[in-house]
Amino acid sequence: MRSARSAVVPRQGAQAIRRALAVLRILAAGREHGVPLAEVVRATGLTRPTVHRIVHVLIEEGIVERHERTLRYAIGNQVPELALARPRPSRLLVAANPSLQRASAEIGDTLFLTVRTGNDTLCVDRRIGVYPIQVLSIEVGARRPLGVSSAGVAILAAMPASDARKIVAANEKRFEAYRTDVATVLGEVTAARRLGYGLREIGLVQGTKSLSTWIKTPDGQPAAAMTVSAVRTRLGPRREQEVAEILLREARLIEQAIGG
Amino acid sequence: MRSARSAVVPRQGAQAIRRALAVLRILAAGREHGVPLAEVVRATGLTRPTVHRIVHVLIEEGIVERHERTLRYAIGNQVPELALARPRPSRLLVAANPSLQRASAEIGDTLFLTVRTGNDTLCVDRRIGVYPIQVLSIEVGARRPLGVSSAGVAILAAMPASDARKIVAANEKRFEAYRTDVATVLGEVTAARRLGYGLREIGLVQGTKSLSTWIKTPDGQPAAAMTVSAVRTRLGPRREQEVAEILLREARLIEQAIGG
DNA sequence: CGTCCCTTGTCCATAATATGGACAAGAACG
DNA sequence: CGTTCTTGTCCATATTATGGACAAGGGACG
Repeated sequence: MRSARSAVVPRQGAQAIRRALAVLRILAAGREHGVPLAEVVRATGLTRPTVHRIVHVLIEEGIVERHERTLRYAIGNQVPELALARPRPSRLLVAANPSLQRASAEIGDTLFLTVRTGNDTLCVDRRIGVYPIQVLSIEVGARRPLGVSSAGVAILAAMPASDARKIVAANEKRFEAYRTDVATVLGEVTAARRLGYGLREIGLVQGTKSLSTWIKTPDGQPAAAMTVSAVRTRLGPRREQEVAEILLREARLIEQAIGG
Repeated sequence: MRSARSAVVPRQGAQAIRRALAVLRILAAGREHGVPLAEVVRATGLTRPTVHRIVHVLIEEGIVERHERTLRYAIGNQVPELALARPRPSRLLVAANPSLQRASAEIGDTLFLTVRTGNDTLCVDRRIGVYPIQVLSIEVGARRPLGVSSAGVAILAAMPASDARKIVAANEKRFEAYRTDVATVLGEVTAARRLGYGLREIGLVQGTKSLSTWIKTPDGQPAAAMTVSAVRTRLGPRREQEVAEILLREARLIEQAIGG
């Protein structure tokens, strides 16, 4: 056996597989409604014949579905079937459950648990609060490029600046669909690093404001974020401070639950 | 645009992707514990360097995980993350729920809902009955080659004989791990076709007996099966008849719920 | 109803990619 | 210390995936 290399060299000989996965991740961001071919081409940077070929092979294999009406492509039902091979719910969900419960009761606004997956954020849990106006636009399964939500900003802020810059650069093509750009995102990340938590004064939904704390695994990498979303008027400076303290406290508890 | 072909020609230009998916399906059958490399090689018929390369690229991409201790490969946590793009629970699960409820209450033994996925059966729901001895060995997520369980036999019996033969032949390499073979399976399928339901006198677990009815989609293809498993002594000829009648009745109701 | 501009789908020569035979090396066993 | 498992790697080669170029459908508009 050869000696191990110190630098991690990506394995050769599987370009097609990597490309197929890149396509799948873009399709996943489209949820049930799916994504038109041209959008997949834009987001992945691949050529259209290549994306077309990949997508249609994945349809034959049942990994991708196509909506008859819209011609959009979406994740197929073999994906959840493969997912059944893993134990559910995940360790993180179990570890975070008590914290979400507590924070939701204390804060009263909508709470999200979001994980990092590659260059995306993915909402994996949501708790509705008791306050009568709730921000419900983000659902479990929502997937967005790292950087466009406060959770993404928080996660980027918690990793080495060079890593964050690489991810933001890789997501550049996808930012325009969310009306943002590399410079804006990097500015928000810097601000979050200073504050200790991620913030979006103007949420993805008009008139909302979001606040996120990062959650790190024992190896120091941010793996998730806990977010509060509320109508802007409910998150003035004083309450922002209170909410941040609760989220920070619970984030540390979740980190301990994962680590122990 | 060219005219559509009458015969469905599998798309060219994606051998690697198809192979990667074949590997993933074998890994899925290994659930949490995973599968050793040599077993993947056997089951897929690919060469070892090829499987090794595919599996390690999938690890880099987060689609596959490796257990440190055993060196076995298993489905990684990005798969459920991709699966979140789809609405849960599935339409079938919703449609079958009342039937499972009713049948479970009437019969009292363990009930399974199993779907066909490619050349496999996959358990997607399980209901524990009230009788004090329950067969619990098959869990949600359990995946086996079509033909080795009574559910698989039922599904094969409900499709055209030529299709069934093709699938059984394709699974040949995987049968020996379940101590069966092509001839035995084809015999059971023929018997099931005559009976109207699938039967295994000797279940995968010693001393158990299973009985399955198929469920067809509106296009006439069997997509799932409903199964009762019990200790053998509880399923004598008279009770077998009773249980079969209940399962057949509920299977037809599920078919209507899907079709309407 | 012709033109523009969007989309998706297909062909095929060619370059690049994935392939697998052969070899290396550890581990368990007697 | 050979035997027989397993996993991991190299690299010349031929098979495979690639993408430029073209085809074709459909909607908006004057």
